[in-house]
Amino acid sequence: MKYKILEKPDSEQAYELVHEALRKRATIVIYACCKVNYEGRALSQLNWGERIILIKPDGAFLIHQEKKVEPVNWQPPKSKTRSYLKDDNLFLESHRRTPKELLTVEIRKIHFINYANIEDYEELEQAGYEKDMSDMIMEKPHLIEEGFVPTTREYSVEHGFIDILGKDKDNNLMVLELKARKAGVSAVKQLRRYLQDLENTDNDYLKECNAQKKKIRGLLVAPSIMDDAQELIEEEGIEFVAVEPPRELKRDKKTTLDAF
Amino acid sequence: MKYKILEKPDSEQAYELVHEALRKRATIVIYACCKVNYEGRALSQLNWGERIILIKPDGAFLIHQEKKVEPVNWQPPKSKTRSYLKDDNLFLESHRRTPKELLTVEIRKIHFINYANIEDYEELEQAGYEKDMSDMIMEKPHLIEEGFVPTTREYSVEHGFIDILGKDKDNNLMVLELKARKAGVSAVKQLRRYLQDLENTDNDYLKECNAQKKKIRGLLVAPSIMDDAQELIEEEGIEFVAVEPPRELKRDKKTTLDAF
DNA sequence: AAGTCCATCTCGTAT
DNA sequence: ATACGAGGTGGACTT
Repeated sequence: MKYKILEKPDSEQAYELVHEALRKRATIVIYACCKVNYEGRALSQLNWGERIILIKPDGAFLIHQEKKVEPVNWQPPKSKTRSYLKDDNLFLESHRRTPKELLTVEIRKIHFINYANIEDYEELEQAGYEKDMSDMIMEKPHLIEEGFVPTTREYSVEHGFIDILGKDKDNNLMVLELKARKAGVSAVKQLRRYLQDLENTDNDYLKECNAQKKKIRGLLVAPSIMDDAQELIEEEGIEFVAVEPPRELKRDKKTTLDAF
Repeated sequence: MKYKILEKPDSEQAYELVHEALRKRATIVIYACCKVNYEGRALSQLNWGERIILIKPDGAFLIHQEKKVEPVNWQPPKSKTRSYLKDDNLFLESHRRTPKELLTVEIRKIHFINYANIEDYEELEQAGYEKDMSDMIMEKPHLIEEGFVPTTREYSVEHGFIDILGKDKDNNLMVLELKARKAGVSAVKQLRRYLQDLENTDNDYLKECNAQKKKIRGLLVAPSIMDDAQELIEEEGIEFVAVEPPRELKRDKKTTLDAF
């Protein structure tokens, strides 16, 4: 594993190290006083101050101030980094083609530069999202109600996609809008638009409903609902079904399954 | 300026340094092999691997893998960080109250730990956003067309806010939807909803239009428009006006003004 | 504290 | 390459 760190290097030493690191596709950490210019989708400049610079082997380039989660300036993965010396200062440039974006960092006083070929072969395992909810409901439709049979996922309508379409035990059409977190008014409006879309557009579901004189039921499925959204669904004749998103990590699930 | 760096410390040395850094409200950078658990709005776990950990004095806590702009795990500003030793490993915990979220990092092999009181008194100066466009149009309404008079900004309707309301030279009502980047179908749909909202709701603008037999004109204002959005606009009788977002930094603007 | 909307959103995914 | 939607969106602002 290649790993180097330099404290208080001069510009030339720093340049050499950065050059070496970029060639080796290493991850670079720099703590230094710098000045930043960005031009691309927007335009920005940041005057002299100390920041932490992170350059990743995938081309991602981050500049962090001592506040906030978000970097003050950045470039996305696949950007090309180059370094050069000018006026005895180290410059770093990160360039992106489409859209055309250029980040330029002038570096004055360097506290340290580190580079390393990071060894990390793990990916984040996560749960608790809308997709997990959707998977769970497709697997266990009785969570919605007895007799519910889901038929279609991501059904395209004018204003978006209906998360799950299905039928109840009486063959009424059910339109499910899923939210992994507390549902607000916007979720109800979204569902209402989808219902309008279904009713206003020519489609097989609508034809079948009309032919069989069945209803179209709108269901908002979420762990909980805000008060104003609750009021709105009552006005709109939409139903609310409380369902918690699954909080089971894939790894745990696999272990559970392996147990059988 | 306080600044310390330790290479390959053992767990106890690392614990001491982190403790000191947290007490001094310093910014901490750690490059180490770690394992991460998160529970809160969602749930995640990340197995052993090398990462870069950043802890900021405002409480922000970031864990970066060697890919992507976004941290693999994080906590927002105002989170509380604490550290402890267990089974001869260093643990870092970052805790948030509302919503309740806990990030736990177990650290095994540390390549280096650095802390420093970062000196940075500059804020990012930027331009090229929707708000800048809005400001510019309020100042120079002729950019939209001769005789345009803007009256209201951020006018609230059912599905959101109309960016700018105004009148043309013939006293027709104008509804402007601004986009700082290339406008897509979603922008047209948004504007269409706002127009419907205006027409379906009881409001003074509508009354005046009806009384004076004036039209309501919908205008999408953006630097450019996508092909499918252009088609939709023509169907809907909405107009498109090409306006570039201003690309002038406040600092530059001041200088320009000072020149007079 | 909670809601709303913009963002150099980023990131995945389907087209 | 482009389009579209989700996100532990973050962050600024309003209520």
